[in-house]
Amino acid sequence: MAIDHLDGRIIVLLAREPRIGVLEMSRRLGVARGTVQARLDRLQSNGVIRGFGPQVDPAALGYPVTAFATLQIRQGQGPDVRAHLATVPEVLELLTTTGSGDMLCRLVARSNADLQRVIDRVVGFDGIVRASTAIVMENPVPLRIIPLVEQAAEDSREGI
Amino acid sequence: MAIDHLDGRIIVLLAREPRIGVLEMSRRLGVARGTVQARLDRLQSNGVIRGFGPQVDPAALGYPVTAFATLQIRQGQGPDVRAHLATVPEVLELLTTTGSGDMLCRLVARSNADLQRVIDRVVGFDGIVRASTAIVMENPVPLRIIPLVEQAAEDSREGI
DNA sequence: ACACCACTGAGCAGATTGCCCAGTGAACAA
DNA sequence: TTGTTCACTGGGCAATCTGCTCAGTGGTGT
Repeated sequence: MAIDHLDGRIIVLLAREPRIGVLEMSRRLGVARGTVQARLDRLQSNGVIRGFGPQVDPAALGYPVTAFATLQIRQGQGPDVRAHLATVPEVLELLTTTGSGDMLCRLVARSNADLQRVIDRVVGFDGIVRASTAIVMENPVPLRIIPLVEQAAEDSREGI
Repeated sequence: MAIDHLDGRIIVLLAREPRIGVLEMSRRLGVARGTVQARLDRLQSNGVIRGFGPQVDPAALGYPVTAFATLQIRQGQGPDVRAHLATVPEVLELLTTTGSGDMLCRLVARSNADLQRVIDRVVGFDGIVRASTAIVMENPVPLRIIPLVEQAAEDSREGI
């Protein structure tokens, strides 16, 4: 779906001040409350806004080490490996990518030493042929969405 | 910081039903409203809960293609490359990892063809020596935090 | 001309929030 | 033991917001 400029402003406003209410948003944006309500409902039912879950910082939880593991999977073992990895709490995300049956796995650990334990648990499964791990040092651009939202909002404006 | 079992239940409850209020939470958890308030304030000021921003789905915005680019950076060009990548809306995340001056870059694009444009823009910068890209096919475990929160909550219980 | 759609501005009852207070019980130090 | 600190409880209060409804307006497409 395409979002227009008002949708974009709603999302950006929401991202900057999550605790803001519908009423205050309508005041800031200069539109009626019902309009903001309707836009928000539409954005959510379209799946553009998935939800408003709390953004938890693993580091603050005691898991300051992040790493990415690239896994090579034995033919046909994909589903089993996924099920295995889903049971490991330290696996925050799992993606399958192009290439020779590869998976990319985002991990966290309590320390570099603890990372060894996590990796052992991750790769301690039959279907995994090989694993290579890269430890994250810095995070110059933390996961963000606002620039993309603004881009998408502008795109829908082009044909005006 | 360590979180206890009640903190864990608050976060999980919040993750499952983000629109829930403090009052309703206190009812579900069987504690006083003030307690939930205080816990939430503490979790936020400790940085465990960073915020409640909207979770936007790039695919629903018209960017269904996700890819990871591994970049090799020329010595000393790191800061410039970061600044460059920060200006590209399709760059959702940028991390520096162990290895030979490597960066890992999460990208989205409107299509596989559009991905070429994005990559060209990403690598069209002097400090980048080499780039290799992996396109994401599936996402068996979408970015999650609940299992880790439950783990952390249990860990704090061990010594009881 | 007509129907459709989104937006506006308003009103209403009900629920929630932020804030305050005093009392209780547990942990801890002197 | 006594005293202090701290977190939690349960209550109350005014102000605010929400979900809902309604009629009126303007633009678009048939």
